[in-house]
Amino acid sequence: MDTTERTEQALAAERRRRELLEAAERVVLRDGPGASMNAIAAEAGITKPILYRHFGDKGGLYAALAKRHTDALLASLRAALDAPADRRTRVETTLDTYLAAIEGAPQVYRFLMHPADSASPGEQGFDVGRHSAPLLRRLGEELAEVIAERVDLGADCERLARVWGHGIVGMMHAAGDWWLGERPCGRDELVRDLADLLWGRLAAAGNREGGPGF
Amino acid sequence: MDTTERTEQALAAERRRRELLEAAERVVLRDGPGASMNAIAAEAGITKPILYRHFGDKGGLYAALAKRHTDALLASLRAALDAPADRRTRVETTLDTYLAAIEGAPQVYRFLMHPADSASPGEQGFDVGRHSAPLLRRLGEELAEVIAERVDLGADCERLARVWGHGIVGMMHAAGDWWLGERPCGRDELVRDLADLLWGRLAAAGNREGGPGF
DNA sequence: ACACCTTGTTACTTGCGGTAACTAGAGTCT
DNA sequence: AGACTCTAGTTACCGCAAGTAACAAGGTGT
Repeated sequence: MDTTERTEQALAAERRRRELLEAAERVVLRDGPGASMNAIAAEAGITKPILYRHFGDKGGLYAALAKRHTDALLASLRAALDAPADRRTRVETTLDTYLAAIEGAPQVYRFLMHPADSASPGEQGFDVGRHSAPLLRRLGEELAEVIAERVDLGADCERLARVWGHGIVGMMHAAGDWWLGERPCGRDELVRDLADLLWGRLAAAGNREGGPGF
Repeated sequence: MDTTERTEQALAAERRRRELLEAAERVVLRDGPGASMNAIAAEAGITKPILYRHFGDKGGLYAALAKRHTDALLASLRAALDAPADRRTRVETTLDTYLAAIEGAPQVYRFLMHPADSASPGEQGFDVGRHSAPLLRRLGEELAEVIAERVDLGADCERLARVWGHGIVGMMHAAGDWWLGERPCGRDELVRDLADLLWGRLAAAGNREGGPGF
């Protein structure tokens, strides 16, 4: 039981695990989130119990599957948030990074965020919500940190930053979700419009003539 | 088969349906969204097939269950949106209405929005996401309408209004969700902070000293 | 008396998540 | 060499929930 052999086996196990994850991803992207463990095992060329040995349960498999993508997304968003540029540019870059990510891999996105949708209807999906929500929460917290450390808010700055962090992430997520479904405009326009919203254009705009006068 | 009798029976059927829905709600609020059709039927004092005759499948039952609450919520939000007051007040009132609703019935809220969470873990929840998302979509569209008809945006006004509608709804939803979980502050503070965000305070705030200078 | 709908039942099928118990092969200790 | 163990793999099963088929009973019209 010398170390080299141990690590060798450990590496082999990890490789296997990656293979399984890739098979799972293939199935899940093909059949939707309702894919059964049997189907995933079959795609990987093995049978169920091995999956359970590797991932504990279905949630574990899914969590591992989700982690790969969320980690990558978080990394690029962090980069955009930390870029040396003025605030408006940074906001736009970050929005654009997120939207580009979900635009580039909508299958993955739908899998992460919308359990029940994709693939044949009538399927009872994964309990995916349990994993998309944490992603958004983490995002909100990270954004809050950046806001708190960069923007000069008055008293209660920490609470304000967190409220804004989660609020902005929610705005980005909801708008992105809608946009991805309807594609009513180009990505750049969406980015500009959202940034305008955050820049107070809603407050600055005048009232429509003929309205109730407010 | 005269009409009076027909309607009488139809009314009886509707009453029954409401009773079933109430039973279902009781169970779902007690056991979480993983409640089985058997359990619901038992609570209603009958057996499964009747539920299926009334609601088609589990999704149908859930849709009916969700409709009751979403309709009520939508109605009060519409009222807040249409109130005769200046824009900032209207925004704050609407936010407060939403937050008060989810604060007042968090069980219902969690059921509508967060399938997998509540109740014992390891449950495979409803495919609830399929019903919460439409609610948010409808909300976004309604808000977009109000914005488009009340606020004077320039060209592309319709697209802008829809982007903002969905964005603001998402902001409200995400912030509310986070707030409901952590309760970091009072409702009024949250409302004020979110309104401040929409009023451009993020853009107006200065940079923190010691930061990278942007 | 007979055919009818509605409401309800029991008993079943199907399919999935998850597990127990066993097998084959490869490396290790004595 | 032969016993020991560890690991990837299997088959065969359990429990449970969704959904369905087939049947039973009570009121109603003809």
